[in-house]
Amino acid sequence: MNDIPPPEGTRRALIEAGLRLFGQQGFAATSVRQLATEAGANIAAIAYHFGSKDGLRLACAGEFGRRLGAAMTAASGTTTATAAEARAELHRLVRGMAGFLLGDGGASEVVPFMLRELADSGPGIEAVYTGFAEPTHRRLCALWGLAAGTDPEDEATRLAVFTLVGQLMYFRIGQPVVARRMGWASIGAAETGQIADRIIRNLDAMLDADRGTVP
Amino acid sequence: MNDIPPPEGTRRALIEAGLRLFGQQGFAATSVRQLATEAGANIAAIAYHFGSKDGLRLACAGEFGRRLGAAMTAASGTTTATAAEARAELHRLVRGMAGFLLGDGGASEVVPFMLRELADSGPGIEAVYTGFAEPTHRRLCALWGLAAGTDPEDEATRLAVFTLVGQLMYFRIGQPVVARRMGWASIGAAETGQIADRIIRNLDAMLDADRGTVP
DNA sequence: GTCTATAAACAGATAGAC
DNA sequence: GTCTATCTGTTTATAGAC
Repeated sequence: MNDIPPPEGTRRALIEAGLRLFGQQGFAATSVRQLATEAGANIAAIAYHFGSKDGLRLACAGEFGRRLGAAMTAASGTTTATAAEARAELHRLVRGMAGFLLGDGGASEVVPFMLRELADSGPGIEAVYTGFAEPTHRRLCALWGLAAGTDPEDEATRLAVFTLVGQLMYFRIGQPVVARRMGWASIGAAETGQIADRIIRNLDAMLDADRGTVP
Repeated sequence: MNDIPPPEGTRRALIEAGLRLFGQQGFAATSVRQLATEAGANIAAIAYHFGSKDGLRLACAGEFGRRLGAAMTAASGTTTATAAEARAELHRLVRGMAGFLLGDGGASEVVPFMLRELADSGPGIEAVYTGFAEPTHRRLCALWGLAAGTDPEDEATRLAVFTLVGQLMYFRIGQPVVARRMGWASIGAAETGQIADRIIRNLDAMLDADRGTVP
């Protein structure tokens, strides 16, 4: 199942440094010296292992895809047949995605990297789409269709799911704005729970409204 | 009323180039030579007019604030007293913000600059918050409170409004993902209308759900 | 594989003529 | 205010010893 083995040693340390620094500062603002220092490696190691700084970026994108795949597999849900089951699974997924996007554990460290690649239309954008955005969205569409009684791949359903995803994503991107306006020092576990609760509440309202119009 | 006069000549051209290039590529990825070329100015003009590249960034943030203020004044809404009026005004605002964030006219050219400053925690973040995020959010909270019968500055209301704003913002940030999954070549006027329609539909469902719980 | 030393290009900032 | 020319530091990439 695990086709690509995780990198090791200096190679791994450099990729880790890349994911962190590229995510925090952006690609252009990060120098190879800084990357080497962060990884505890020599400056020449980047050229040796990846050919160039761009090569490291590509390797980071690959590792990012690997971790997303692992996270997606770990979050593989239960089978659902009824509308009630689908709704419950949607609740579970919203909570899981809130933890992934806003939490600080495991794979979520790569979220800033993902957002930078998205903004830059970098080489990681393909991994973001095929490894995360598309499968997640497709899965949510299937559940939405089951829960609301609509066609899962209908344009309206796909659009509705994006409005759901958007609610989650914004709390990561607009984090400084949200924290300031809410009077929060930061968005920790308690705040993440509050956010998830509210989005689940919205989700239920949206599903009920859809169900009402499509009998 | 207009305290700060708009800049002119070379100064203005450089700020315009900064807003465009900083927004498209990011601050670090943009060189002063590129800025000068884009503005049709000399390389030394940046140091002369703004002291440094950072000075230009600051001036861009200022100009950004000016335009946001103008856009906010232009969008100053009608007075609302009843729940129905507040809801109608919310509909109007969602449509207006969708045009501002997703459209290509006027002030919306500065949206990429805003998002970069947000990601970098740059000097423009203060203008983003006090000039756009905070007043917009406060206004939406007031209307939400009126429409749903809740306390406008209650924590729940503020959080709910962020979930509304997030739906809009995501279609800008995740534009490449959305367009690809929806099968759209780009997000034009027709698509923007569709998006606004869906978010307004969600808004109504959310307001009705809130109204149900707080009699 | 890892290191030092260095090359070659580029960055931002400045001096001084006009 | 605008220009050319240049200074100084940093960037990425490379050559070659170990």
